[in-house]
Amino acid sequence: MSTISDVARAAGVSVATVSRALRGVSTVSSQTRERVLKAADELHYVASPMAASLASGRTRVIGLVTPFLTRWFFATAVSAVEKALREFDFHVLLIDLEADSMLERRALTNKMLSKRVDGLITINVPIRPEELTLLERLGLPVVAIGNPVPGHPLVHIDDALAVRTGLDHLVNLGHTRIGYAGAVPARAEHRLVPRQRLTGFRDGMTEHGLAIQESWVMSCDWSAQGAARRASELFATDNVPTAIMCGSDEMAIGVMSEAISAGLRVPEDLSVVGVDDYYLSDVVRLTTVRQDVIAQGEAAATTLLHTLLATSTGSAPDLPSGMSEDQVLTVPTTLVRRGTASRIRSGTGAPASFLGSPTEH
Amino acid sequence: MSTISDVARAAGVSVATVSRALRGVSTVSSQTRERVLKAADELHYVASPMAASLASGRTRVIGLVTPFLTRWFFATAVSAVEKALREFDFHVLLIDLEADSMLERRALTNKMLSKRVDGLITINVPIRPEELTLLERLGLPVVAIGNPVPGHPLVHIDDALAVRTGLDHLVNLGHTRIGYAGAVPARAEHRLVPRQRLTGFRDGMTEHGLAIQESWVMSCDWSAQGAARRASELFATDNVPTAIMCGSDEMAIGVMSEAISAGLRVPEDLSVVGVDDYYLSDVVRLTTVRQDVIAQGEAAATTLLHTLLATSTGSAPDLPSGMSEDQVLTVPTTLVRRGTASRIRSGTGAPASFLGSPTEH
DNA sequence: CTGTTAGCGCCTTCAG
DNA sequence: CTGAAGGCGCTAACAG
Repeated sequence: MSTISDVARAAGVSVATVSRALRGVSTVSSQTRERVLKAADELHYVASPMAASLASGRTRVIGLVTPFLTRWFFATAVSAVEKALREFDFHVLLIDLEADSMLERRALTNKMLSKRVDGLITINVPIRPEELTLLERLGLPVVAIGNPVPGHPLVHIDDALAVRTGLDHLVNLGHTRIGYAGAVPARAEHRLVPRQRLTGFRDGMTEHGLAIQESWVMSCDWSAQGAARRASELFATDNVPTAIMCGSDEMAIGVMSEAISAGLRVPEDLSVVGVDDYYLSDVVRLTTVRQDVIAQGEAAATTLLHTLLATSTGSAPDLPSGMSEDQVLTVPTTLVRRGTASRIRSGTGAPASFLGSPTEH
Repeated sequence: MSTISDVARAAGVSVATVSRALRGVSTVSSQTRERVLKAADELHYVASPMAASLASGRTRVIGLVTPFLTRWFFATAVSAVEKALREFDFHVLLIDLEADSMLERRALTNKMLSKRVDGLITINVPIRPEELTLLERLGLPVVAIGNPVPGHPLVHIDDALAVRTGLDHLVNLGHTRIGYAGAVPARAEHRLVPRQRLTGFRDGMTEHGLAIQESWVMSCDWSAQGAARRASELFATDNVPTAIMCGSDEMAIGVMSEAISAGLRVPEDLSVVGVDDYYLSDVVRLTTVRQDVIAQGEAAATTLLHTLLATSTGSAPDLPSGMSEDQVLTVPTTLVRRGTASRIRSGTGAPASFLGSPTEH
């Protein structure tokens, strides 16, 4: 492990010059820079991030806070953030809150943040009051994805609109008996995303002049398994909707599975629409309202880097286009029509299918 | 941000004593320890990891190398490793190689490892010769999951056996016309897992005295989409197997989807078995050979911590039970019967279903 | 059991 | 444009 003074000696300059040359700051004559670069390369020299942090007071590490890592949305967002940060030589410290169900999770602590990260990105985590106090005391820049963190920039989609878009599609197709999967237990209502998506459904139904059957509004833990369980109960009754709008694609897949098990054909007997464009949704031909998770991760990273690097010399990225004065960026969503929603009509000869017909009618 | 000397002053002791008390090393009288702890607490003191690293030469950071983060297997493994390391106050530095297809990926570089991590865990990454040289020069302890890294401990499953287990099940059910999804293009054959799973299929078929139809051995990129595409081509021919063994559950889901689209009933017309026990597999009632990804992640973390902490005073974890002298731990796999495989028989009145019947026959 | 004293490797003034 | 020197906050001998 060579150190900066090894390089200085090899290049015949001082350590200060090596430091400057390698970081490209201040002015260094191009000849000496060349010599330094060459020496560093030959010695396989890499500056110690720890020593650099200690001396500079900046760690170039961002804490990435997520309730789970194993679900598609979160893994995709983490991946996008990590990639965006890397381009600016920042690194990710994973902070997995290990939410089980939607209620329990570990808390953010002083110990995991203090002197460790320059900033924080949260992915759909409802921050608790005491955690907010902590962030304030630490003076950490924070950017939230999805669930907002009061007083900090937010990157999200319009969740109510997303569901509304899917619902409108079903209504246009002629459906009036429409259910919803994705309400949450009352105790989980601090989670904004499920709540807003449900709001989109309720408001939309009302505006379309359609009655909401409360027995068709299924609440669960937002997993495919949970939705499947509730759908299974619904299909066992003699009062079944002709369409189900789902708060997420994973839940939609759970609903479809149980529909088929119950002998219903999708989409002939039951139309299903989700939200997300989950990575298996095209394979199962699920009609959905797409959200761009990667764009959200990148925007959050860029926003944070912008504030972090604003004071420093040189290249701070611009704020992502669309980030408003009030610190909110709403990424658009779009309807993606595949096979699982269709116009209501009487029996056809089409084979029952989990997937829905390849094209919609 | 209080420092160690703030605490020392507040507690009326030296910084060395604070350091000792807080780390629980050496001997400190319980009364002074109490005073130190109290002072530290009141000052919200947390030791700077950077300063500690610089002084001790250890970072307590493990590089976690993965080809993707967005796929279930990898996200699950990362999560398990992170959790296991955290218990010993170690942290994860994410190194996402961003493999696209199975061929291209970023390389491991000196810069991302040097002076930054105490060790490395790789998740299914075939290491290149020059990378191996780098690891050697750095003297980094490495533990591999899945795809081995020559000369380092390995935690994996018996991939050939896993497929063999699924295949045996199909054969027991009476199938003889069996296809396979999950071969890979020749250029991707440095990936050991796909290769060994295919080997399990070929050897198993041979030992059962069954003929392998090469047109039924489908190679793809190991995604659900890729498998779906190949299956779709197969189902368009007039020579279709009665069962398809799949190298992964995600591929199995792709295969099932296309089967249904092609008008085949699962499992009545086509039995499907996968490997993994993917998190949606129970929802779609996929019969599969389960592997315990979390156990593998934990075992890899424990193995690495064991060697890392072996010299230091105090609590190094034991090697995971089953880790052999030759540094290989093979985690067992088990058949999980759900609905998508069934005994061959002539037409029943059962409804066509993506999911397969709830119970097998 | 506790205090003193060197660094760890780098960044950052401040001079020149 | 370059060099010298003082920390950054902590750990790790070494004394006592």
